[in-house]
Amino acid sequence: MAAAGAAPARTPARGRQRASHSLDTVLGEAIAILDESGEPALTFRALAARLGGGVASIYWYVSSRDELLEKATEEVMGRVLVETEPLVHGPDPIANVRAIAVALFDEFVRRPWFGQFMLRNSGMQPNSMAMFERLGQQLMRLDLTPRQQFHAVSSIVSYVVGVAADLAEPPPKEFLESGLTRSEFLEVLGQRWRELGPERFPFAHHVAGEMAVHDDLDVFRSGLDLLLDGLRLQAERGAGASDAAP
Amino acid sequence: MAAAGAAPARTPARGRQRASHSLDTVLGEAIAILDESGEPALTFRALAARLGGGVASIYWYVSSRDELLEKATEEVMGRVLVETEPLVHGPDPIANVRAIAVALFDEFVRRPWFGQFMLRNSGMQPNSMAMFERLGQQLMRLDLTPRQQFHAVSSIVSYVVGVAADLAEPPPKEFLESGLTRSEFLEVLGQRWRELGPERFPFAHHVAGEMAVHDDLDVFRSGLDLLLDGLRLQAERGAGASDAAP
DNA sequence: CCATCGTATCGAACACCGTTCTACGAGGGT
DNA sequence: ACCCTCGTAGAACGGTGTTCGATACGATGG
Repeated sequence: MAAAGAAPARTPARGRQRASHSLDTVLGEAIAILDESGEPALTFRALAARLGGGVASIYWYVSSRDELLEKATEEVMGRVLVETEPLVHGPDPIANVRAIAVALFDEFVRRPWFGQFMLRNSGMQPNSMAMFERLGQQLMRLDLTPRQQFHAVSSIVSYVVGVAADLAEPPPKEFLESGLTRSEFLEVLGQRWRELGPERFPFAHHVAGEMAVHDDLDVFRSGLDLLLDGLRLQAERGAGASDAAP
Repeated sequence: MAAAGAAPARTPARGRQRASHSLDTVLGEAIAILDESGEPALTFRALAARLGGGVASIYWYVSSRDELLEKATEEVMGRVLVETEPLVHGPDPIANVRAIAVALFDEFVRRPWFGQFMLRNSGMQPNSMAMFERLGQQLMRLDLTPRQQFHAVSSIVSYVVGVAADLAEPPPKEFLESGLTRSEFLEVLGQRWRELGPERFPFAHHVAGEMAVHDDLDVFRSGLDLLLDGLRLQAERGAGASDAAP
């Protein structure tokens, strides 16, 4: 997928001809629109205009908008798989999982639509499956039951995709209208939390400063580490220990 | 919110009159549609038909579809807050967090649209804020820095909402068309994983059986426990320990 | 009892979306 | 030269959220 053959792209220059596409150009332009303007901007009409053709032509390559997004995510996930391949060879499997998860998250941050759609997907396309497999292979090296491994991989993937999808949401319009920078706006929000008062909102009051200066990537990594610390603990206890709460 | 005053509901019976609404009835019927038929089914036309009135009337109470969903989620979150209030008084703060998270997740399972929209939200409505506060107050009882507390609550919320949003997606149409029961379909999927072969897909092969019999609630709880185990570990190390990776 | 005025309801229209139908060009094989 | 398949494309359909202007209701004040 990520390494497909070259495509004819466009008709050469021979007089006035009709537009000529290929699955690769369609996917490429679709991804370009998604990257530039986000998921809602990917309409068949916008894509057709970009391809210099008619709307209905797209349906020759793709049978619905969902399938278009599906193929686009598969394509991107394929690239991530290639990029993260070197990360599986470290000695500590949990460190490897961490590295892969962070890399995946990075891509989600770079392409918000990607994380958004991974969530919508049942996640059973080949490349998503391969990512699941890759994480799972690391966990196979730990002393865990199959059930524990299955649960752990599922949880990690859910966490990564969940946080990414959360971050993918467009910022509140109050921010867009304010014209403030990100950190200025966070400072305003922090101040608002501080003013909530320590009686009824002791926690918000207490962490207002953290809220005001927080970095999304730090928050993500910190939660991921909690998850992986718990996992390490579970592995140290060994596969015999109970999987359920007391 | 959750306990608002009674509404006039509908005009009595005096001849042929025009419909009469109120914010409460609008929200109530909207939630009813969402519960019965899911988020895409909530259209202004469907809602208007249900209210026995015209489409444009709804705009008197709500200025957009997003605001309608926002108010609906606030309403439901208000109810969850009331229901989970008793859970904050246990001796172990982490156990309390667990109980609250599970209750919240239950509501997300009961109302898929609720989790879906919580994700879309910046989560800064009063009742969402109150839920954040409630979880945070528990964590304030642990020996953690404000930053660790802030990160932990954010991660837990992200995890809960993320898994819920994942589960909220409609099942693949292959399942709907198959006419199989859930467990029968899972068995088919498990078999498919098993057949992937242990050479190229050792992990999928290895956990195929777990996949075939897994329960979504178990998977959720198991990941939540990993997260909370990591958190407990962090608290035991004390607030002095480093928050970042070495 | 009537005129007034703000509140609330509603029908019709607009712009846009995904999708489908149908017709029509271009190129290669025979 | 023909045909036949592969792609392209215009126009339309049914649906959506949203807006506009007209209109009715119900309380208020004379």
